Amino acid sequence: MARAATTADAFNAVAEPRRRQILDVLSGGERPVNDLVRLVGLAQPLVSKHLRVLREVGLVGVRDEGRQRMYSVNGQPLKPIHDWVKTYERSWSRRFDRLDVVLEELKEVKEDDDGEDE
Amino acid sequence: MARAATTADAFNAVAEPRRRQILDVLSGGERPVNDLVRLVGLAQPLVSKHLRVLREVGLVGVRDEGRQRMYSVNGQPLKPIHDWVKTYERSWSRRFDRLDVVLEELKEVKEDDDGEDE
DNA sequence: GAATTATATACCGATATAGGAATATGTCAA
DNA sequence: TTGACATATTCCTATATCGGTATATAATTC
Repeated sequence: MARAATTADAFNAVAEPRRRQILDVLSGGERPVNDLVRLVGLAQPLVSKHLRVLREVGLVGVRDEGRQRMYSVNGQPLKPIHDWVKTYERSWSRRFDRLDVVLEELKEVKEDDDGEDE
Repeated sequence: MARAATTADAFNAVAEPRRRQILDVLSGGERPVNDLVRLVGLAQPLVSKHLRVLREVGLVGVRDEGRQRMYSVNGQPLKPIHDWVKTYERSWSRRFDRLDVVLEELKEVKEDDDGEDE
């Protein structure tokens, strides 16, 4: 065995800076590939390949529009990352200094997020 | 050029499942290497190598204690990941359905996190 | 000092990339 | 149909791993 496949999950897909850059551009709205090529400053085949990886983990969607393919973001697969990282928030956030605030947050999360998804 | 170096940043360091596992164990408190070997079920040299990567991005710290080396977690380098992922929270959180809640959150963040770090 | 324990490093093999160049596929227009 | 444009795929090379085995370093005990 060797290195784990990058296309395996969102963690790996997003570890590549160019792919984060692509997502950042797309977060401003749907874009055809050529826009990304121009905005990210990467060769067209490379952009297509990165988009393939992002598609495979569900981070982007495509829609055919004439001879263009419109790509859009879907952040849902990022939720596991968010959830995992959040458990370490204590390490950097001053918010966790006071217990009462922590409890306040927990209550709030329960109210707003209950039955969120999955 | 080939694949980006894993040791480059927290994004890559954390893309490896075994390393997340190690961090998760350490989040329960300081541990010597052998504990990790046992708990993660990985060969000792592999654990040491993963720890090296984690050390290089600042995600763990070490403390010498006799002939053991006590490792501990430092989540600070995860903050950039948290911040980046958070901008996509809209995609999965029902919390963003109502504008008033969004504004409430923004206000709250400003109060609690102001002048956090860096 | 020798044996033991704890950890780190070096070397190896297999593999999965990232980027580049060339080419294939697909759509529209004249 | 031919040509132009948009995008995807294939083939290639270099490299950075991950896991494994063997070994080196370091501290403790006898």
